[in-house]
Amino acid sequence: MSKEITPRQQDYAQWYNDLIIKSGLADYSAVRGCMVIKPYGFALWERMRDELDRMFKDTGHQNAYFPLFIPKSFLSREAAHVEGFAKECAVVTHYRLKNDPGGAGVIVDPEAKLEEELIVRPTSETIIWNAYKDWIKSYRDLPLLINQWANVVRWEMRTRLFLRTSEFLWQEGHTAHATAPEAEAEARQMLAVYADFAERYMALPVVRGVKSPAERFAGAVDTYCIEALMQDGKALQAGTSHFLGQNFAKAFDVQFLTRENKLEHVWATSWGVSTRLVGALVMAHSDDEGLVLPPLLAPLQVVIVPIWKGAEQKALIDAKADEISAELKKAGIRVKYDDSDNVRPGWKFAEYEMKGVPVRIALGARDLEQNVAEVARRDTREKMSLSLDNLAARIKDLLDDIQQQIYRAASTYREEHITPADDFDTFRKILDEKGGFVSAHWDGTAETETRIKELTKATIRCIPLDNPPEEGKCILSGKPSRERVLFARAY
RNA sequence: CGAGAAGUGGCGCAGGCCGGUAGCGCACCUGGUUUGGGACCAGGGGGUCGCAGGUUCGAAUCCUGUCUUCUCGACCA
Repeated sequence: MSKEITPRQQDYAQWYNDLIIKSGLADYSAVRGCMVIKPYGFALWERMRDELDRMFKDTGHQNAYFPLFIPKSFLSREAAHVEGFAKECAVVTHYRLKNDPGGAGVIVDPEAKLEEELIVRPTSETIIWNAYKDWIKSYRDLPLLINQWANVVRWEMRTRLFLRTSEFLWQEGHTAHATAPEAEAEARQMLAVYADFAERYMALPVVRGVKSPAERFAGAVDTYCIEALMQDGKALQAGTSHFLGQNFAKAFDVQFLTRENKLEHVWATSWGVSTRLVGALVMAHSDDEGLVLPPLLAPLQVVIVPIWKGAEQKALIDAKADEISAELKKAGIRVKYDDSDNVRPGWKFAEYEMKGVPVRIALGARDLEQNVAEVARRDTREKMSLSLDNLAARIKDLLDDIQQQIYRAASTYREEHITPADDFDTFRKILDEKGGFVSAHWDGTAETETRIKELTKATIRCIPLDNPPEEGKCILSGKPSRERVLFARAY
């Protein structure tokens, strides 16, 4: 299942791009840097969204919605936050258009200039904290556990479908707590939710870790992350959860009265995952035949393809296919019977493989005679002949097995691509020739981190949470270090 | 914004040096034969060659300008 890892980055990028378009997930749009998520891609995102939303609710969160526009002044309230986001925002300066008297079509009405510009949210901390100020008065109002599903805009210079687009869909959780430990625990809990989702649903093994100061979110005290490895050996940040300390509470003056009647600033977290997860899913499992989707997230889990000659055969096959469909649906399986006659079976086989449908059932006259069906699994491309008796149960087991098999394959690949390095030459060599994570000692300074990035393009992806202490020397500076950190080239 | 490349039916491209009736593959339409791994035959429709100037009897082709897109860097979930 795993693709050769050697393709030069450029080829891999091309392969990825073609796959997204050919499989019908998304396409470029007329607006530079933005994409159109097509129905199939959106169905996949919806599957992810539904599962995540359920997990958020299971951990006590509620959904809400805040405005798309943020007054410019809000962004300047938190110093580090401005630093991090100010440069890449879309700005609304006017609120009206008019017909050009000179006949040049529609123009911006110069009369309609806004007194204060509005920023299209690149993230919602500021507008949300401005609201929280009014919502939080007492320790009884805490914790406040809110999530928002929304779109955000970041004016990226260079974009890639799903991985980095100017507009993207995501969820952002924003919580307020009475104490630092409680907020810290929330940030870690949500990281655990993300990791669980990635591994159980996406079949994507991730490293749970904390970011180095240089990679930290603008305005956070600590940024936790899950890091995944793609098949070309590059790392991808799949989700982040931030402990924000009291930074935003102070910037927006959000205080509450404690049980002891003392006024204190609240402690905050924020956490998010985006449509980038769709890109992660594609890059982690796909092969040269197309997408490979984990059954738990595949919009379509089983497709039934009839093979017939003549109307009499077709009628018999239809009847049997309907019966099987009903049985599978009853077992909670998402199934489609594709008896369209404008393309031939071979075309359908290839098409559904491209789309990553986990299981295909081919049903022909020959099969009916023997009371069997040809069942093919997408991940290994194995075909088997299964009895029509009790087929639903067999398919259910098969889907479970595929889910596990995809995870195992990705896991094996990931384990093989965490490589220790104890000197800089080896470090560089691993990055160039093998790719993946390199586990190495680092002196803890931002200067060394920057220098390594300049020399190798590799960044510190994270300091793993379960990192064992180990005395060593920094790979670049030779200064003492107490633990290894994970480096990689990243998306 | 720096460095490269490309703009020709819906999509992918050829033609360009050497100016002379705009072509190929896929897709589409019609008819027929097909259907167990991306079918075949026959017929058909569709393009002022990115835009603007220039050279010429004549420009997709040569010249000048201009616009757009893509790839690579700086930015980033």
